[in-house]
Amino acid sequence: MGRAPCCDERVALKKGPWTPDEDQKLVAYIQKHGHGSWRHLPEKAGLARCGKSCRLRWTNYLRPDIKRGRFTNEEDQIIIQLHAILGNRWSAIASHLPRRTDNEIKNYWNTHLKKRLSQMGIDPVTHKTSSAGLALAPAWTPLVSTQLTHNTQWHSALAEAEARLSQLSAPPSLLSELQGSATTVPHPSAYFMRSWKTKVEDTLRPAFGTVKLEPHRERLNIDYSTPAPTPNITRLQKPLQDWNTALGIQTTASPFLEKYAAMAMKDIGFPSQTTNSVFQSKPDLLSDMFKEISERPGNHPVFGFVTDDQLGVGLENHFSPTSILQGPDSDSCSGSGDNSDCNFEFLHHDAPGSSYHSFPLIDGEYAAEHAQTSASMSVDIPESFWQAEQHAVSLLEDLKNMDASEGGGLEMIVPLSFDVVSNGGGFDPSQF
DNA sequence: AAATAACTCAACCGCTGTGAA
DNA sequence: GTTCACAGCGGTTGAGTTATT
Repeated sequence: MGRAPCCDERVALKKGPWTPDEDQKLVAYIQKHGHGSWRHLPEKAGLARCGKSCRLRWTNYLRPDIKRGRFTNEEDQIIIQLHAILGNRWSAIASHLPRRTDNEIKNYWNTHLKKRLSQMGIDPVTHKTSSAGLALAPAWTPLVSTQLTHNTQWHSALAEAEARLSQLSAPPSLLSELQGSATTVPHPSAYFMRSWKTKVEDTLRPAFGTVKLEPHRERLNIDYSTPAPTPNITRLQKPLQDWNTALGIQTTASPFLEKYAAMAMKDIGFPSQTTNSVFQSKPDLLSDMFKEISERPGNHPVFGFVTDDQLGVGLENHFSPTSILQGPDSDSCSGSGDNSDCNFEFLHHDAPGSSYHSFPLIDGEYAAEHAQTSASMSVDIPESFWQAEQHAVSLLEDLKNMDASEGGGLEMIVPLSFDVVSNGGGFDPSQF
């Protein structure tokens, strides 16, 4: 039995782009009568269109609850992760992105995300980093790699179940479900967090008051309206497109990440946090500025996060084992939609008592612009701070050693992108 | 300024699943 | 059990737009 044509081919029906008048007719009819039978709708609505065409126009474009416009970082992440789990099941993916249509997501994937992954050396089908890839390894890559592929069916079932639930009400996050499903996997990030809570917080408390690590996503909601005492915070700006070349970004291939990323992600509140890539800078390509940082005692390479909707061009919140104690009010380039205003801060760690710097960036024009102000924005950091920081470093060393047998390395701390937030919303060196 | 290439995304095509008759 | 209409889905197209030469 052949399939019957969806529309009567004897009648000349219009195809192609819809006119405003047609849109108006369709909207008016549906608002008044509902769509009912799509097959019969065109005639009733006075449209020389196939019912199927009307349905598509309505569901993909005219429906009042459709969100249009640029996809957010968070949406990007969700799409990529769900695609890794669900494949090209666009409607299932769309069910987790409120007000986005499957068609829009499909288009966005095909025109943006797929390309972006390829450019980063990641197979957009398998979501695995290709052997030749020397580009950024996104933080969402691990989530979809080894651990998840072992549980694909389970995850897929979860996703489907939740997709169904989402038809009825606002669902809990699929990803939180996924993460929850992996709780049997032990992971060093938990160890780190425990260590932080029991040791580092106490150490810092006398100097900072209550100091806690904030998941990255929460920082976005932190109220910085209380101005921090000046001149302790330096906010520098950088044309972000220079960062990749300046830093010589290289892939961080980490067995640890492969194994534990999903759990680590849970710690930082994934998927709401916007950090989505991690890299390890290649020391011999670093600028002098970053060499200084990476060659400091402990010899820790510089780690950082890349974020934003133009993956790979934004740099956010560098951190290394010693820079995790970055002062509060460190800035973010996420959420603004304008990456050109990404700010950047770093703790300098040459010696106890040294200064808190925001480093001028590599761009010559920029450096010149800020050469005068940067000198005046240093503040003295007392010994106690560096002691606390050293304490944190030692904990991280423990962490590193603990996982050496599992093929891990210092990369393991990568998902732990936290900020130190002290009471009052400001980093006040006078409190020392 | 013009030609061309690249990109975007609305719309279409054809298939599958579902449920009613 | 079969037929059929219909909704929904994913793949693909191509007109329009934007970027590049």
